[in-house]
Amino acid sequence: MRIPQQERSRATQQRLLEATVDCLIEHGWSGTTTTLVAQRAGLSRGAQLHHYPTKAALVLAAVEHLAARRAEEIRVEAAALPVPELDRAVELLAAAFTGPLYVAALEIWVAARTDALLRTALVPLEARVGRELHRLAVDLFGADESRPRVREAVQATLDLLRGLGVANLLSDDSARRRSILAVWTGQLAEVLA
Amino acid sequence: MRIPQQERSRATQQRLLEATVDCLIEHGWSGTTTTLVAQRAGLSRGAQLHHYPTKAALVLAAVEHLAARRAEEIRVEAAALPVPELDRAVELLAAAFTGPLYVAALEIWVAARTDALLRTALVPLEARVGRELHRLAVDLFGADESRPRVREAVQATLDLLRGLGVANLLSDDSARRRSILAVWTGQLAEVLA
DNA sequence: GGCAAAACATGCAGGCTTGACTGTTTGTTT
DNA sequence: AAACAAACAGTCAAGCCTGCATGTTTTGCC
Repeated sequence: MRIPQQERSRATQQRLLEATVDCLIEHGWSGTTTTLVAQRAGLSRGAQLHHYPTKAALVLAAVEHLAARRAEEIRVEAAALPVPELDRAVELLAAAFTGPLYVAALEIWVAARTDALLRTALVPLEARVGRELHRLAVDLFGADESRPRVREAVQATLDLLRGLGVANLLSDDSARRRSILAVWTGQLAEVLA
Repeated sequence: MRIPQQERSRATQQRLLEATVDCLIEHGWSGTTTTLVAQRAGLSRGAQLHHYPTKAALVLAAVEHLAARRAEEIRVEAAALPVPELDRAVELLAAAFTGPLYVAALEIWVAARTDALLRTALVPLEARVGRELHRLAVDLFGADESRPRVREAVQATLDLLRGLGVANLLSDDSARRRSILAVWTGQLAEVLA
C-alpha cells in the first residue's frame, strides 16, 4: 500500500503522454513509434498497451495533453506581463508559436490532414483552442472587438504568427521575424487605437 | 527504335515525380511509400529503383520538381493579371498558399525538420524559392522597396498567407480568410501608398 | 492472510517498407 | 548483325511497427 494505484496510474499515463510529445518534437510524426515512446517513458510495451490499447488512443490523449500544456504555457507567460503593452504582448505570443510545443502541434496537424481518425478528433478540439487563443490575444492587446476591423486584425496577427512559426521550422528566423513583427505591430496599433 | 531512350527516361522520371507529389497530397509524408509511388506511376519497383536508387533520391528530385511547379503555377496566374490591383494580387497569392501544391510542400517541410538529409537539401532550395516568391510579390504589388516598412510589409503578407494556409489544412477556412485578407489588404495599401 | 483486479513485463506473429538481386526487353553503337 | 547499355519487371530477405497473448508483481479489499 505504498502508492495508491490510481495515482500511480495517472503518473504513468502522464509520463507516456510527455514521452509522446517529446518524440514528436525530436523525431516527428512518422518517427514517433509506440516502441520509442515506451522506451522514452521508461516503460515496457505491455504497460503502454495496458493504458493505451492502440496507437490512436495514445496520440489522441497526447493531443489533449499538448493542448492543455500549450494553453497553460501561454497563460503563465501572460500572467507575468503586468502592464498591457502591445509590443511585449505580440512578442509573448510569438514565442508561443516558435517553441517546441508549437512544432509538436504542427506535426499533429499535418498528420491529421491524411488521418481520418485524428482529423475528426482534432477539428473540434482545435476550434476550441483557437477560440481560447483568440480571447487571450484580445485580452493581452486590450482590444475592443466591437470596433470595426479589430477582430480581423487580431486574427491576422495570430495567423501571421502561425506562418512565421512555419518559416522558423527549418532554420532560425528570429532576426527576420523581429523586423516583420515590429512593422506589423505598428499597423496593429493603428487599428486598435 | 521508336522512341529515343533519353526521352523515354525523362518521361518516366516525370511520372515518378508527379506520382510522388500526388502521394504526398493524398497520403501525407509517412503514407508516401516507394511501393505506392511506383504503383501510382504505373511502374514496377525495379524500374523505379533504376531511376532513383533510394527513397531519398526520389524525394529530393520530387522536391525540386515541386518547387518548379509551384513557381510556374504562380507565374502563370500572375501573367493572367493584367492590371496591378492589390486586392486581386493578394487573392492570387493566397490561392498559391491554399492549393494542393502548398500542402505537399508543407508535408516536406515538416518532414525535413527531423530528417537531416532532406533538411540540408531543402534549406538552400527554399531560400531561393522564398526570394523568388518575394520578388514576385513585390512586382505584383507594384511595391517600392526603397521606402520604409515596405519590404517588411510584403514579407509579412507572405508569412500571413503561410499561416492562413496552415489554418486551412484541416477544415475549409475560406470565409474567415477572406475577411482577414480584406482588412489586411487595407493595411498593406497604406504602407505601400 | 488470501483473493481479485489493476499495473507492469516479456515474447511473438503478421503486415509493411525498403533496397538488393536476377532476368527480360528495348534502344544504341560499331 | 552483333555486342553493349539502358529501361523495365518480378521476387526476396532483413528490419521495423503494431497489437496480442501470456506471465509476474503490486495494490485494494475482505
